[in-house]
Amino acid sequence: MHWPDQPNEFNPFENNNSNNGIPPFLDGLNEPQQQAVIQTDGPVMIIAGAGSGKTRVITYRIAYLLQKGVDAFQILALTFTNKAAKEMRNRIESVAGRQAKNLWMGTFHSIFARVLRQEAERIGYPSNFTIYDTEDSKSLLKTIIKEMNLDDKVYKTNMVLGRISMAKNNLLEAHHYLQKDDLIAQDTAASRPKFAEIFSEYTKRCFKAGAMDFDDILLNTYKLLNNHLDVCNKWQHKFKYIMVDEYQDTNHVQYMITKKLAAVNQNICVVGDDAQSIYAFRGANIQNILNFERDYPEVKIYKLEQNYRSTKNIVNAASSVIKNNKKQLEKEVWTANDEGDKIKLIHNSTEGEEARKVADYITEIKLREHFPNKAFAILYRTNSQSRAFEEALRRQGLDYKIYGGMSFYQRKEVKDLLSYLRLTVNPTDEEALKRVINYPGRGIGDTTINRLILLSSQHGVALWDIVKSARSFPELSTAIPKLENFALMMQSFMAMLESNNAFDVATHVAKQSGLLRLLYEDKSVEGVSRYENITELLNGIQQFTEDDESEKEKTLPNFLEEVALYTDEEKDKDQNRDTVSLMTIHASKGLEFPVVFIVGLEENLFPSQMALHSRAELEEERRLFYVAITRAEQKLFLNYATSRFKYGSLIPCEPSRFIEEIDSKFLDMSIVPKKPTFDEDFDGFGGGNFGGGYSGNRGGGNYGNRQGGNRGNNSGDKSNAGGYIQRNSMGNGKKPGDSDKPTKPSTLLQPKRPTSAPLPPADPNFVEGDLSELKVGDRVQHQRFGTGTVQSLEGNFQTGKAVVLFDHVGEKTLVLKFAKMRIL
DNA sequence: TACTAAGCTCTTTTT
DNA sequence: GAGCTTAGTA
Repeated sequence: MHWPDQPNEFNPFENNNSNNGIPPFLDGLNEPQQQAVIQTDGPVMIIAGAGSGKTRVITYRIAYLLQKGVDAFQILALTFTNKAAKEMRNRIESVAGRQAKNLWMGTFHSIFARVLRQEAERIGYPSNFTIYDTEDSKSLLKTIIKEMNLDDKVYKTNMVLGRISMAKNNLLEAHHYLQKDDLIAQDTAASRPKFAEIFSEYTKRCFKAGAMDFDDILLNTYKLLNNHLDVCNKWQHKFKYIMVDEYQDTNHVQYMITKKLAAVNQNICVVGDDAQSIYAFRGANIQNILNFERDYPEVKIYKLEQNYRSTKNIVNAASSVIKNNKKQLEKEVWTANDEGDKIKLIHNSTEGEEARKVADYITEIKLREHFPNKAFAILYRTNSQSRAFEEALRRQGLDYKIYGGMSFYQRKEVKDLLSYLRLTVNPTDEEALKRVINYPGRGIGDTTINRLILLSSQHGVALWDIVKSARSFPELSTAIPKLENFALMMQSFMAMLESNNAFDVATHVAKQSGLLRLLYEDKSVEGVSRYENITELLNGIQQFTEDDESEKEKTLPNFLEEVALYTDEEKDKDQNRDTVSLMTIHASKGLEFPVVFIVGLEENLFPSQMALHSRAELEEERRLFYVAITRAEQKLFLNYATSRFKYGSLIPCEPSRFIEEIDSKFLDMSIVPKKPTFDEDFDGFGGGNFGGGYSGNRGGGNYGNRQGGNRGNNSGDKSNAGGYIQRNSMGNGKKPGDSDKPTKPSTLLQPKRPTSAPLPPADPNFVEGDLSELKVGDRVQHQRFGTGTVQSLEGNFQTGKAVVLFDHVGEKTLVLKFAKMRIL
């Protein structure tokens, strides 16, 4: 048990005497690790099993290079996530000290965005180019699809963006795509013949807006290196040593970029594990790791197979799952650690019970073993699963922290201010302009905006160019003075950029745009929190401005770049809190916890329903599961609920096939399934006739669709308005082990989506009462939900909320101002 | 043009 | 549940 003590890092500079080629500071490493560290020249591939000290090896390798006298700024270390980059930087700093600051270390996106800023002009971009996040990209696509008069049911933004992304990750640009008859034919066959045109228009619009999306950062880097020999040469010589972490997760562009950069010095070291490749959905190509040998015939390969992290039981159980995958590199992960406890398998009836059970175990283990909260992690497949656990932890008084999910920078109000700032830095940024031009309201409505967009495409200039010379376009009529005012304001912001730091500009913009005042005046609960978020953003900018550590200039453009690419960067003011960690399995990569709960192990949820279509996708899910299992240092709990409540309907689930794939000798089945209890968890409202439903669906909608089956018509289906639930037999009776082929989700059996609305019908004769005197404990009647008791109140009638426990419908939070209720 | 309520759709994972 | 659209009203 290693908690909370941390392994001591050795200082390589304390003792430089080496014996038999291995410097003493590497004494703490095992032999393959040492070999991998000192083999600094030429191509190297390190196959590192889960928990085999991979980060340690990279850290020491870089420290070793520095010790040998290589300049920090000649070393390029690429990671996949910001979390990994940050972790590595910290560890290298603790070994190598201040020099580490000069390393080129970060995610592919952040490093190459930095390169592109320097070289932007070469590819026709301004150096202050904007980085579009997914939301911006989708919004732009939506606009384009609308403009082209295409059916947005056929051309779904998600699908289109996904395909564009896939194309770009494979170096297929829009103009190539337009010329590929076979691809167009394919699209036509799939009844989306206009895809290539959308792609092309999207590319043009981004370029015109001086904007790159995430994929463009990589694509443009590749184009830059490929088309400009001198530039390529410069960077090739600059980076004498290149290291790529999580190589199995690189996609084709990333592969091509690293190959290009390493072409001169050939000092490239990639570290990865095919068994942990979990990003295929975004184009990761496991072939990259499998092909490394072919690309570099003289490659030296080191295998790290000893797991230091987990117990024998955990390592072996994980291997028993992953061995079901067909495609893998030969490798035997083993550990010298103790046998350890068996993996506890816990069956629950419902989501709520599952969450409570986890919270109970945490409390119990804390008491027994004196673990802090931060020894525990709860891992799930999708972010939306966190809710039940939050609630259960809160009830037990366990402090927790959710990683991922909606980031601070994606919140509406934060994005609003950021959009002003983006527009200030890059006025051609179309998405930013559309977002802020009428917020706060300036009387520039949809009609005007549509005219602006039309004009901008007619004249082939940016939206902003039309706005700033609104006067020359009489068709803008009454909007002209409003547009001029807006343009003037923006120009005054732009004028500040030259001589002011990020914080000063941002504060000025927040005030002068009227954004701050608008939020300040909104005294509702949400309004206050929005105001606080803006203040917090400004604080963040101030911190950035005052941060002496970073070498970067404290300008607004630099701040915006950080925000665009470091979205998961924690706002670390409460870093020292002792919290239970909640996160997706993807986010947990590279972390370890003494006690891990893997929850929601239900068929169609994990493995995800969407992963069941092909063998490859199922294999990826299996790798994900493998990653999750080996996350645990000592204890592991697998949790599943076989039915979930969503919107009043009971969704029967089956335990995940992965549970079946674990060799049962590693499992502790002693925690017997409890009898189902359906009464306590119900927090939705009824409205469905649950008996009917569609059989064969097997809970196809774990994500909580309103699949209450054939619900009653809207005019008062009183018989089951309370939503009392009977177990029904929606399942198809198939057991996970029944077939060795992926069970296809039974889409064929699925009737068309019910088009029903979820709300129980409102009583047309209902008369609203005065709620100004509402107190906790009052009995109330609601026009939809029937009678209930007030559990808690916050705020006043204008701004407040009430939590009411309805007799038949369960607990609901209601905004008082809009609550159609009367006190009984 | 602005605002609200009701209705409908979507929901894997990340940069 | 959230986000978005639509319809209706001010």
